[in-house]
Amino acid sequence: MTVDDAAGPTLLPPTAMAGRDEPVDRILATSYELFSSRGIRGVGINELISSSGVSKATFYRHFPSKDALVLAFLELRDQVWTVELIVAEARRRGNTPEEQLLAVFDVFGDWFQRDDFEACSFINVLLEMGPGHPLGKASIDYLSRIRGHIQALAEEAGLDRPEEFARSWHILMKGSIISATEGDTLASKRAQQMARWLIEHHRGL
Amino acid sequence: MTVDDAAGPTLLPPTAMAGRDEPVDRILATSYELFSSRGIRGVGINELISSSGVSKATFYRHFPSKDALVLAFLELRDQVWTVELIVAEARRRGNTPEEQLLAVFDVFGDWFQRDDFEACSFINVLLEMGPGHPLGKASIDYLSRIRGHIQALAEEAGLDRPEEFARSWHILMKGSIISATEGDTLASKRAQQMARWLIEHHRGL
DNA sequence: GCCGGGGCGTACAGACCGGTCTGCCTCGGA
DNA sequence: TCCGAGGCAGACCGGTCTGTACGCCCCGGC
Repeated sequence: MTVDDAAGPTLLPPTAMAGRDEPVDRILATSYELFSSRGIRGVGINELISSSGVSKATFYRHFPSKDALVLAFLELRDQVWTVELIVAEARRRGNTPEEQLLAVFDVFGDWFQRDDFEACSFINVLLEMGPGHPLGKASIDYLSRIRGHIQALAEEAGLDRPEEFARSWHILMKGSIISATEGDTLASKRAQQMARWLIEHHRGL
Repeated sequence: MTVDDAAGPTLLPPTAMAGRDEPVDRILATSYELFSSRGIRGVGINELISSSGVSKATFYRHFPSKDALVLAFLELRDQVWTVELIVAEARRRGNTPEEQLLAVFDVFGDWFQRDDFEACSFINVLLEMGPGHPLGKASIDYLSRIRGHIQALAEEAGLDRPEEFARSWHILMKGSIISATEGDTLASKRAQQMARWLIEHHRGL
């Protein structure tokens, strides 16, 4: 612990830790970049520390193992991607809760077309490590947090059975992400259309 | 080449090559089992050859590299899983093309509950290697074959815009597989309900 | 002025990776 | 009877992996 506390843990997004240059911040920023685009097993510790300009001893002073860093990365990804890039942006774009729900797929549409589109790290890690591995279980937990955001919006919209709604909605989100990875950049539009039907069938009628 | 030709390549499913005991068959059967459940990078050549009771020299006489074996595995997976386990079984269960389409998710429901449920190898390999890697590109190709089966059923059912229909349908398939990997064994039911709505909107009306 | 924590660089250990190569054995056809 | 193709076993190669250890240096507090 040095100067930086009194504000809790330091899991700030890469853009937001511009002013900071502590080793732990460089490690986290680099892990976000490398793990997001190339997966866990695709990035070794040696490349990670050399990319972040940190010695190996320093790395292992802050993180007891690579898996511990991956856990921190997943937490960071939840903040940067799930919360800020997707949920907050969707809430910004829509005026009503229903519009905000549908705006998720507009955000997806923009995201799919970015050249640094790297799919969903939680799905990647889950499939890479398997649901039995601690990192897979952690990924499942973060995926359920995404469902929690959807469920909250469904409740604000007054939809029926919001938990079931969120599970179905999440199927559309994950399926469209895989399709986008295959190259179908219009997958967001297809998913959005099915999402509209899902909303209709969860309105009180 | 020995006794076994005059019937083309030997990519038979594990169950169907009961009588055969050639090294290449043992290699393929073992690779199917190990790659399906633990991914590509999770299985090394040494384990693979010792599990199939084959020497390393023999392995490399039949396959020039590990990637070549993975390509053969994907082809085998297409036969065993896509064609026989999913498409043929769905066609068996339904009487009309529409019923056969919806039966896909009944088959999924049974498959999700198996204790050896191992998700979709094509999605796994695609996310593990990335869409730019040769194995990722091959996986994309096999995924498009799955869409081809769906599109054929849609055409038999006389649905509108069968190619777009198949793309939307495939989103539901892939999304439900990921959800099942997270532990939601009812994902097939949720996807099936959305699939019903999709059919309704692709009928001539 | 000095002392120590934390940073850096790097060498190293031990395991495993894909892939090559050599030797031995067996079996089937001429 | 002999010969060679093909299978088995395993040593070995260079490289990469995670994780440990050691030495040097800088900078800040006393």
